[in-house]
Amino acid sequence: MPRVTAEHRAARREQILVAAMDCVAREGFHKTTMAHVVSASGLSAGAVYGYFRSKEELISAIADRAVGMVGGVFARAAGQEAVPSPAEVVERVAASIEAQAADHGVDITRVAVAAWAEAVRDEQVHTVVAAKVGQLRERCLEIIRLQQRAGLVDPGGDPHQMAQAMLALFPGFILQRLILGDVTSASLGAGVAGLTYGPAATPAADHTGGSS
Amino acid sequence: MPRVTAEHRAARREQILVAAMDCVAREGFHKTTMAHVVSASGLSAGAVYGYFRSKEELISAIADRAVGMVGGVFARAAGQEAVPSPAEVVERVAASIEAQAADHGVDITRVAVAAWAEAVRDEQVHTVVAAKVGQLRERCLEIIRLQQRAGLVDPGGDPHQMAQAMLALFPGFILQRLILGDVTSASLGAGVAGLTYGPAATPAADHTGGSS
DNA sequence: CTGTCAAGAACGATCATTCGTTTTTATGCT
DNA sequence: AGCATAAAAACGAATGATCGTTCTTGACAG
Repeated sequence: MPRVTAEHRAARREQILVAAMDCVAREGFHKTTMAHVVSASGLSAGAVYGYFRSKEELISAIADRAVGMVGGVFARAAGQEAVPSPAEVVERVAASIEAQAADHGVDITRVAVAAWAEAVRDEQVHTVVAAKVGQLRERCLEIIRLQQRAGLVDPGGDPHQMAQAMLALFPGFILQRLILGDVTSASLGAGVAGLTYGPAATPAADHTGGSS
Repeated sequence: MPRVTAEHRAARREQILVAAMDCVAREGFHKTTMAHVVSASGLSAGAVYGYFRSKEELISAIADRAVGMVGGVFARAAGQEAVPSPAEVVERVAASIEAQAADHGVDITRVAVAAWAEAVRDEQVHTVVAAKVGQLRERCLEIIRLQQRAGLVDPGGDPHQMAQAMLALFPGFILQRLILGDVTSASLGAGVAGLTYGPAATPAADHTGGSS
């Protein structure tokens, strides 16, 4: 029995996964060859296939990780005690997405876009991504319910529909950011604030005191 | 000089393009092989390469067409005399996207998702898609300015930022529709209406009267 | 006839995957 | 403690299949 059993094995798997995500962020899923992944990971073809049975399995793992990271961002940015306005929630989540895109060596949002496209096409990836997106919208739903109780959004509206609308903003944020490059969390937050213009949103906005 | 010169030539090109879009909607850009396109178009490999110099050029043409169709939808749904509320605009555009997805044999939204992913990766497609998305946001901007004048959105807010926010909704709509499948133009419109809750938006929101 | 268009078999390149070999290391034995 | 051993892990060249593209051949209009 060489080396360790669980710890180093997980580390190697992570090493391959990170290298593969870097490739995918640059070239997408299908233009990324296993040779690229092998080269980027610093291992060999045989080693990579020791941790992932196929390229498909590797792609699923990447998609899961990428969408999951964006989801984690969501849970973190929203889990506050004071109930923020919709515009504030959107700005915080968008800011966390910006941070995620910059912090790591790889731009996670590029991988996420590739994962969306793959989810439309491949059943395996679809299952993985659908589950993560469903969890994301659950988070939205919780926030919306709090905001309804606080009178920040229409208390008579269907919270599920509002969660759909809130969640819908982020793919568009990511895409405009990647394709046009002139959108920031601040501009998106301000835009949402402008669209949700009305007295109901103002009292809460006063408390938290959003800057800029 | 056999056959016709311009008309039939354009028709052949269109025939190939439609066949290719059908393939892309089902399999994405990279899993679609030229052999598939050849088979679906009913022509031969040599003929296809007589109209498109390479697969890359075909992909660019498809991306241009797909994003352009969604953009046309936008211009049509928004070009009304009476100024609609943000929620109404969103619902109308989303409804037109739904119609586009169902009317043709091919689901154009699937092709659009593939085009986004390709725009992130390929410079040629990026240029094409960026131009179309820029035009789309110009349309948003015009609508926002009208809404500002009508007091439907914050008159003091930056219209560019609001246009960013409004446009951001549609990729998320398309993705939730394709991946989770439980979002409709009506639910999205109602959700936006609920989030933009306030006296300024209410008179218009009454009209739409979302069920549930 | 002649020049254009379509056909489709053939080609070279590329990619995912495998498998025989080599290296590494935990463990048993002295 | 030090060495031998077995098994797991890594290696990387070979493989079989697939894909984009080309090029020769045949058909048809002017």
